[in-house]
Amino acid sequence: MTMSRARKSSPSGPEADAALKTDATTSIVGYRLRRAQLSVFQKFIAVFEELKLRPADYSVLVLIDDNPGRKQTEIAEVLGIKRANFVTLVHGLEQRGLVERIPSLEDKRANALHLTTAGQNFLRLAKSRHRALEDEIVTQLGGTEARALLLALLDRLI
Amino acid sequence: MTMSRARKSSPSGPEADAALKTDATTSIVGYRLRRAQLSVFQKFIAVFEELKLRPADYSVLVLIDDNPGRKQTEIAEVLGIKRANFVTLVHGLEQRGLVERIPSLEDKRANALHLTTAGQNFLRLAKSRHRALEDEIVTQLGGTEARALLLALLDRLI
DNA sequence: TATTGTTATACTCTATAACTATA
DNA sequence: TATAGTTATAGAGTATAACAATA
Repeated sequence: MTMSRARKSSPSGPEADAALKTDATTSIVGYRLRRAQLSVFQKFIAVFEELKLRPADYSVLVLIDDNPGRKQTEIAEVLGIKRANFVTLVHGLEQRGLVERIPSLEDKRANALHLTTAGQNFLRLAKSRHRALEDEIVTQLGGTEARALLLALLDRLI
Repeated sequence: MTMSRARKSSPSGPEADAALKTDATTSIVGYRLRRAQLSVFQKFIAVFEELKLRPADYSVLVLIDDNPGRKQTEIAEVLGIKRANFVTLVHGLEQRGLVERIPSLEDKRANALHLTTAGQNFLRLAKSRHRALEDEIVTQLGGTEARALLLALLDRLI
């Protein structure tokens, strides 16, 4: 099953080196998942770079919009972000005028997160870009059924 | 479509806070891919931690075993690893006695990569662990057809 | 005593530039 | 001039510990 142990360049001329055997590597589910995820993230980053929105920023804005008034800890935990790292992230969004940190009335330790009006408008724009991107992905996958199938399969891995 | 803007803790007692709306977030293909990939990688890391093998280490060993004598640059490129970062990785594997860097006879700049006998034995063990892990994943997914389907769908995203 | 937000810090992964020795 | 390996370095992303204010 192994290839010949020694390998010298072919004497038949300066042709390109033969392709590597990658069968075993590419059969690894985790490896293929990572490659696909990186590919999709790269597209996301390319589409969103003029908005200066990284994937994590976008998911935070979406989540705050759907759940206004929640604490930093709550939003961070749902997204799997450590609260210590979430501080910098939400601070950036606040400095851009997209998010407000309003001291909670019920718990003086906590900040209630809200989108500003500018943040809501910005999110509307970002969502339209995202819709277009998802449409591209659906086309790549071969239709909405394929997308639903993929999401269902991914769900089983979590 | 938005929830009520203001949010105060319910006056009906100290019950747990309501769950967050996560529909929009979880419908993002990239986000779901990332979550699934992280989940699979965490399992991989847990299974392989006693072997002190990270995912990248394992894929490098597999690739060298299938393509003995190749240059560092070739192995690194196939795996999407920068050659500068590959130096540290392969150095670690060499120090553990799993990989040999043999100066190429045809090109004095290059190192031909080979597994040592110890490396081959170690890889055999790692592969058996990996097979067991993949079997778990297949079970999670619901069968080999589901796995093939997932890999086919992931392929379309690259 | 526990939790919220915060700072500081460290570790991994990844990316680029520049060097050397060869080609 | 280009390439292979290397070093140094910088930037993300992520992880933990510890602190002040509050619960």
